[in-house]
This record gives sequence, structure tokens and C-alpha cells, in this order.
Amino acid sequence: MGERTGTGDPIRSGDTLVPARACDDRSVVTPYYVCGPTASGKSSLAIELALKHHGEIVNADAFQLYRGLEIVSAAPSAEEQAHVPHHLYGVLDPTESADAQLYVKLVKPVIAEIQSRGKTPIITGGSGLYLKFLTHGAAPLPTGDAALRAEMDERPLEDLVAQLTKLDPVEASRTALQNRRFVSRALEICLLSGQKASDLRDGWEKQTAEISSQLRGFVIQRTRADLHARIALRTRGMLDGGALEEVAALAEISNNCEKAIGFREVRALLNGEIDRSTCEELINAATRQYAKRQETWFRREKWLEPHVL
RNA sequence: GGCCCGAUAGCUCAGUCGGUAGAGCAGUGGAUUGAAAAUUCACGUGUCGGCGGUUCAAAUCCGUCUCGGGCCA
Repeated sequence: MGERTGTGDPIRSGDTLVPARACDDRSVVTPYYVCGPTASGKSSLAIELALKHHGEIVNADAFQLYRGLEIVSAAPSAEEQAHVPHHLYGVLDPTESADAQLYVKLVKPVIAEIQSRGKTPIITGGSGLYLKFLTHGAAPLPTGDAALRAEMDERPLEDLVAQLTKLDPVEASRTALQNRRFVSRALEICLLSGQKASDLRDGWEKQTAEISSQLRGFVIQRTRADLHARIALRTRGMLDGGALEEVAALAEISNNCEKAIGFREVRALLNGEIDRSTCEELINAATRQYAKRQETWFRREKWLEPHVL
């Protein structure tokens, strides 16, 4: 792990980790959430917490779910994992495709199992949507359909917008219509369910307040300059530490991880399309932008206690 | 030493017949209900290398200096 916070206990007082409520509630130990932007130091902080409070770490990162993407996704190393039990890292084959729903399906039993042993699940990761589904539940919507999506991808956006507007004007009016992803998902819900997405899809603002009050966790905050420096350092380490071999091996079996930052860039490097320093800078820029989006996401999760490093 | 080309936003560059400048990238802020490391929206004042000159008006024309790059010696 090689890094220390230097600020002592990552949460204000160690007692807040396992709330008193857990004692009344017999076997249930409230999970603790460790969130924050990429490269902010979630993993090592989580390990520290786990050691101190009999916790076990549970992944909440969309890409660390995959096997064979450990280096590029900056998954905890074998050495780190040896300190304390880690769950849901490298459990999916790169040919499988994950989504937030699948994640919830995978993670819930894991959390329950840890709790049943009287340990604290320490849920660690930066995938905001996955965490949101876990913490605040999901509306009863149809699962994504690959064939339908492929079909919609062929059609011009205006076409999809027109159809959505016709089928469900309410949903259309509250969807960012320039965002192809959002439009096609809304349309997909209508087509697959035969109902209006706007009827099925409920804002989770309603439930947020009461659910959020039960949740415990923190979001790591660092200055941009600090974060950018850490990102640059990590990217360097990845490229020196086997990312090329990892991507080369992965590229042969699946393009599924194409969306992972670093995958495309390293593949371009391997193909001789860009040089190493360009590759490094592209990864850095993409990672910085991702970190910023994560910060935007977590800023809205008011239940997360800020933890400034 | 002589000649030529370049110097404009953090970076790469565009800028017509002179009317005080705008793209991409980077950066910043936002959105986010089963693709989310995804997708998407908004945000553009900078001694136009310096100094002088011509002109009502100069990034643009002229002179000169500085710094790059090239060619000839």
C-alpha cells in the first residue's frame, strides 16, 4: 500500500464506524462506505479501517469487477488483499458485461454474508451509480437489451427522440435529449415494458432522505493539484508495471473493457499509433476528467461525510 | 556573417482585400434511475514576441530588435 494518511484515524472517532444500533440489532452490522475520486487513496484507507474495526472490504468499482484488468483498473494488489479479506474483485470474466443491476445482485449476498459473521462490510469504490443502486434501491425497470440497443445505435438520434416524444412525452421532457445514451435507455424502457418510462421510473429523491439517514460513510477529498499529481504517479506506475502486457492479453479475448480508461490508450500504443508519452498524457487527462465527474457525483450524496486529506 | 520561415489562449494552430481575434485540446462547473472509468451540457480578454513607423484604424503593411527553425557561407 505504501501510503499513509498521516492524519490518524480516517474517521473522526473510531466508534462511529460501528454504530450503537448494530448492537441492538443482533446480527446486523451496518456497512460502511468509503468513496472518493479515482486515485484518492480509497483502497489503503479501507484496509486501514478494516484492520482497525474487524471489517472486510467489498468492491464498488465497475471495472475492478473484471478479471484480467487488475493493473489498468488499479485494483488492490495481492499484497494489499493479503492484509484483510477483499470481496468482488476480479469476479467477472472480461467477456461478461456488467451493469448496476447485476452489481447489486452480486453485492447484496456478499454484504449479508459478511454481516452474518459479525464483521463490518466496508464498501469501497468510486462508481457512483453502482453505489446509488446499492444504497437507494432501483425502480422496477426492464434490463438492458443488447439487440435492441444495437438496433437503436443504427438510428439517428432525432429519430429516437421523435419516437420517445410520441410514446412518452413526459419522459422526453425531462430527458437530456442531446444525450443519446439517456434517450435510448428511456425509449428502451418504453419498448421493453410496453409502458411509459415516466410511470415506471420514479425519482429517488423521495426516498433519499430517510434512506440516507441510515447510511454511513465518507468521501475522500483532496485538492485538485494533489489529485492530479497522484494520478500522474499512478499512470506512470501502471505503464511501468505491466499494463501493456495486460491490455495485450485482454485485447485478444474481449473488447468489453474498452470503456476502461487506459485500455484504449494502451492498445493504441501497442498498435504503434501513439508513442509512450502521448499514451501517458492521454490516460492522465482521461483520468483527471473522470475524477472530476466523480467529485460532482459525490457532492450530491449529502450523507457522505467529507474526509479531507 | 547573409538570406528565408515562424512567434496569436496553458498546448497545437486558424485569422480573407488593414476595421483591436476564434477553433480543437487541456482546464472549470453541471447533469446522471440497470452501458457509468460510460454518456452528455455549459463556460473563450489573450501585453496577437518587444519597440518604433505608415494609417481615421495594424495580429494584418514598413523598419528594427529578441528568440526558435531552416538554407547559404
